[in-house]
Amino acid sequence: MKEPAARSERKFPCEQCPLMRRKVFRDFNKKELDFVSRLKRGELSVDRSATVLAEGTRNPHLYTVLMGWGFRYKLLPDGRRQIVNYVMPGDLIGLQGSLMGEMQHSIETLSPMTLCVFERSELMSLYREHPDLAYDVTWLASREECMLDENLLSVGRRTALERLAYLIAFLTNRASAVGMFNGSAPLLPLTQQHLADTLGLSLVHTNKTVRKLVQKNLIRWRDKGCEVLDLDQLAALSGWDPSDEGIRPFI
Amino acid sequence: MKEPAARSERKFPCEQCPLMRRKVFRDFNKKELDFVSRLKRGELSVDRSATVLAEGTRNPHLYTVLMGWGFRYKLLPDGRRQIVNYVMPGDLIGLQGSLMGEMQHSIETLSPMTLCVFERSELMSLYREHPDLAYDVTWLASREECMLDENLLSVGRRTALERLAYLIAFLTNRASAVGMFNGSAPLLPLTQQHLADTLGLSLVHTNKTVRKLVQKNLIRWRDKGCEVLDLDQLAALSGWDPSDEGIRPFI
DNA sequence: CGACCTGTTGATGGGCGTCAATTGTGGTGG
DNA sequence: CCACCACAATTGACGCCCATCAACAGGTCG
Repeated sequence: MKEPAARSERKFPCEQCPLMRRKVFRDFNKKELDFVSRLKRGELSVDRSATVLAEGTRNPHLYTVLMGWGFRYKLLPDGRRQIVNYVMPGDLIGLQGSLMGEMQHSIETLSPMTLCVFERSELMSLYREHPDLAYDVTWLASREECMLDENLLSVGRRTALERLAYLIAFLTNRASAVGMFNGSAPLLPLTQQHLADTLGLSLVHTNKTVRKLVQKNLIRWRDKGCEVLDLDQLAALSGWDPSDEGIRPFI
Repeated sequence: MKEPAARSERKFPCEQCPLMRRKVFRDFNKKELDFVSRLKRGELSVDRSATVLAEGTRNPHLYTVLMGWGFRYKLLPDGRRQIVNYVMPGDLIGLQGSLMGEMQHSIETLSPMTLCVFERSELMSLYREHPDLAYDVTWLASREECMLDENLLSVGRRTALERLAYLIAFLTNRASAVGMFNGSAPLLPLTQQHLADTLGLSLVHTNKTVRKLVQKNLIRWRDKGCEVLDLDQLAALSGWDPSDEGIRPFI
């Protein structure tokens, strides 16, 4: 695990926030934009395989992901790992730690990532001065809860093949909603170990399940990643309806 | 599934809210109390085994549980059920539906339950007029997320015996924090089918795992319920640290 | 070049699912 | 009052899904 390497220059002033160019994200009005801009402390750029937040620590910051992939996980005392969700551009991370003290999970990157940094202590002023934005923060927390429900349903009640199909469909759906492929073929930057730790399966069995989806021509396995060939059939195979969420907020 | 039977009389004006008597919940000041009191639409009393909220529906209300047990679950198209969490006094339910439209899960009671009813449409005025309370709503959502992370870790990475031990310890811990046993022996009002659907196991295997905990003298199985004999050993067996949460908000 | 990571495949065994039958209990209607 | 049924718990038999162990191939990097 590499240390996050912070850089101080601000490549993305809020007025040119890369997220604002995406249609999925709602617009800010001038006043909100000014406020958020003042809230912003800086940017953080980290490498691939870096730990952004660590379980058991206290971090004075909140982040919004601007670019890159990552995942959120927990460990058992003996080292068994469970990935609970993935993070992508527009996701707010570190909120749990801000509200409840110590972090209860860790976050690691799957690609280089840049994040927008906010001061944890300023969160209350956001609630005081911008109820609309506060509402949005709650909305984001609620959406995360919704995804966790889905993942739990999957791990608890789907077969290995269904689980894998669901996971790939879920990630592809989320990622393309925020324009991570824009046009090119969907490619998820994961190892099979990541899949295994998300699905609650062993690495070996995950591999054998991956092979089955490859043989069905639903995916192709590339250098360190999974190329998605048929999103609809993956969703159908898992019995999942990828309901489109429409416009959504971000901070 | 029985229909919820609504009653209109208000047995618990906010000033005498049964939750306020509990030490775990924080105090309101007068202004907040007045505001919440105006927000309150009434009370809902439902029987055991009633469906309070149903997946796929839209409900104009938000609820805070005042008394009773329940659980939150999702279904696969073919009927497989996954219980994602349990609800107890002080829990805010229906928030997801309020923020995101349709309910993505259902809630059913395990005992008679009384709930405090709020109008969904008033939520925004709470955010505008009482930032502190808005912050608390987010806090509650965040806590739910934290519990889901734990449950996902459990289902994904623990063995059947560890999973069951964790679940029982987790529920006992939560329930005694809100004073559901006050003094008497901890008794969880669940069937083994509920356990199975929470743990991601079959009913038969759940039964055999329950027997193992009974033989270890950690629990005793009663008429439709599980009596907890040794909470500490259950937690230790599952490798879980039941960190005490301290004072917490409610609405 | 050797160490390491990632993917792959085969062999073996155990944990857990499925099927099936039995018991006990409470509720319901004849 | 009792036959009947539904539900919850329990237990045994059987087999499959998936974990574990092991070995190997290819690629990357120091």
